[in-house]
Amino acid sequence: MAGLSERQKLVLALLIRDYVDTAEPISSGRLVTNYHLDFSSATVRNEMVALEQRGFLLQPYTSAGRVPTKEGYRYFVQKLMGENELPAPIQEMIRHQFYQARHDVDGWLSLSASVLAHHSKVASIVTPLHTEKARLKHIALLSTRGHQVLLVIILNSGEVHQQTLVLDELLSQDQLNANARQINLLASGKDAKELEVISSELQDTPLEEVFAVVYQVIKQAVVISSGEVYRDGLANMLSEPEFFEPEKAKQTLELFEDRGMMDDLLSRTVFESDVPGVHVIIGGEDTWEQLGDCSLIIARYGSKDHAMGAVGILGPLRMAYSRGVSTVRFVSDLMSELISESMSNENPI
Amino acid sequence: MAGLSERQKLVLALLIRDYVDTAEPISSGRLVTNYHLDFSSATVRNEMVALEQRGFLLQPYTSAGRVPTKEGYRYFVQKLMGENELPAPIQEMIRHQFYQARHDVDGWLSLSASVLAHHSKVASIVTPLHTEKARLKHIALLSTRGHQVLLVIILNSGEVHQQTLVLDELLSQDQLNANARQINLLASGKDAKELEVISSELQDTPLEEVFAVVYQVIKQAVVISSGEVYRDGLANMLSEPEFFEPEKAKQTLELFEDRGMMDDLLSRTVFESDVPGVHVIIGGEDTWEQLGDCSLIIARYGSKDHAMGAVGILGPLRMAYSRGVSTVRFVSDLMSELISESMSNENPI
DNA sequence: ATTAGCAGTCTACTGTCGAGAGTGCTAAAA
DNA sequence: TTTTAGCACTCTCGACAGTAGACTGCTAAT
Repeated sequence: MAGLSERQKLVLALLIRDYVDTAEPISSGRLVTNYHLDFSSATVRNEMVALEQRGFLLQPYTSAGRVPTKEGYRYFVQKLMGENELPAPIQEMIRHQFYQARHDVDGWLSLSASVLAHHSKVASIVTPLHTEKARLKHIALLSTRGHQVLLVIILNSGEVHQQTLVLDELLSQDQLNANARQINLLASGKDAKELEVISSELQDTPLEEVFAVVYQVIKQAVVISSGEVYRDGLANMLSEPEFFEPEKAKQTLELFEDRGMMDDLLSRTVFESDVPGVHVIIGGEDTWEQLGDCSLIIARYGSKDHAMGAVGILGPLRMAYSRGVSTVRFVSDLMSELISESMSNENPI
Repeated sequence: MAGLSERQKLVLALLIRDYVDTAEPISSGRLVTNYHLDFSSATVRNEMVALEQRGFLLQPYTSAGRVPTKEGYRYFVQKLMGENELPAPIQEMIRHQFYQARHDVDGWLSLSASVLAHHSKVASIVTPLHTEKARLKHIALLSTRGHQVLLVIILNSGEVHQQTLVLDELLSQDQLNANARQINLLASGKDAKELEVISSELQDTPLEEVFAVVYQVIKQAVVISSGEVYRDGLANMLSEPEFFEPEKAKQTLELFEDRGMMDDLLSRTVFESDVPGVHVIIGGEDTWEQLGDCSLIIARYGSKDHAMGAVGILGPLRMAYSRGVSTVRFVSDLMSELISESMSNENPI
């Protein structure tokens, strides 16, 4: 099957552009007048028929305007959509917000979610950093209350995990410090496999209980589902006409609330793929059917050597893809930049 | 104005009960047949007129059935609604879930949100513990990466705060330990006011930077908005017919997403009030107008002496109040119980 | 290859009508 | 005085029909 003619591409691109704005089927005449095309509506109609046969357009009913299909959007995103950057003033604005924000990763994450939601007018999702090959940097044991002890685990990547333990024995903070020191001596710099060995060696010693948890957390750190996922802009979605049917709205919200699904989606694209750029997933067919009639634009941030996370937006099929992609790209790049900056001076210890 | 007659109360209660189920205006005849009343529909109509004059009912239009007003719901909740406990098997089920869950406060919080959402079929919200008179227990400084240092602050209540600092100087973990020890010696057991004094005494010493942050966090710990709020069950809401109009749905979602608003609502009821029980806020009038056409059922958990938080559910006016109240009460009591249990053995240090 | 013109098709809107549900009122019954 | 049966009245809702308008698809002319 031959490629599209230039004019067909033009018609498709303009139609999508118009449809994204209006959410209404686009007629041939409308395109001609709106964009001052130098060919007639009849010609546009002919091209539309061709595009319809290729599966890029469809008519809601005979003699209505046309609407893009998922395939149509996919072609548009892959071949037609320009790669314009986010306008400079907006870039500046966002940068400014980031420099004003709290200067740590969690602060940036939540800000990313809010920035993405605000600039793309759809829902956003941001996962925390996670490392593939986690090594223990060190741990701390902090007495909180009674038998409760807070275990803080710091990984080589700078990632922090914490968990409350309830110990059988009542230990003072000094005793805890001593324990922590011992564990650090044994386990600092080790990865999951090495820790497993140590863990088995510690059987039946007083350190066993604490150590088992350290070991669990390191193991879990490989899975993405550690740490809190940030979301924002849910309310934006409900303004879109596609979610006026409560059925659809509910489905989408469930998708968005369900951590497992999102984790799956994200890890299957961003982390398993070797392509570092922005990924656009348009609607669910066989592979992504959970997505239904939603599109996802995601990119990872951080670096493959250290730790990575994902930022993205989730919206209806009828989404401003170009703008979405530039926004996601900009935010993910900015995050990467900030993180690598904050890690640039290595700590000697 | 005299109180309602017994029969009027009965009519109101039955009408609300029926309306909560069906979401449709309730007619006089319907009540008589459904509940086998031993008086006629004409009598019910007469009582309805009286209830309408009291502002407890209204007709969507002439000659339609009646619907409860906000006032009607309020009267129902205050005077009519029985205080039945959650059924024992369900109590057991929930208890079981809690004992299986992760044995720390954060785990319980997120489980509470999910349990509330599931059993009430509306949206739930759970705020973390926070203390009114926070005292510093101790701090720890943990080197994470480069100039980044994780400051962990533990309050007397067992509450944990953490924040990443970027220090000017590059300090080893041993140096950090030394610093932390110094600060602990100075500041352990002190409250916000006392810390302020210490803070000013430390001007121009190397500890100043770290100490300033410790001081800030303690100050913030008084405000509820520290820590992550857990939510769940948003999707439940969209199944309710009142949210089929996208306008309403959007408003409600915005309310739910907006932390500030929720914080305000919660602190103004649960924390400022001396009544420890469950609070039911039905719709927004002057005082709570942000709530609009939603109702909120909340209770605090924890204890006034140590630390408190709030659990609650947010749903449409047409809500199963009795069930909602018992669920919220049970969950908040359970949380209090679990927390006090986990604190019962005081730590000597 | 393009386009003007036109017939044909489909939706969306409007108005009308009747059925049905439920009320309010009145007058009789308890 | 309270309750109730009976009835007229009101209002919604769904069905139906008719119309206007928006687009298309086709055909024949350019």
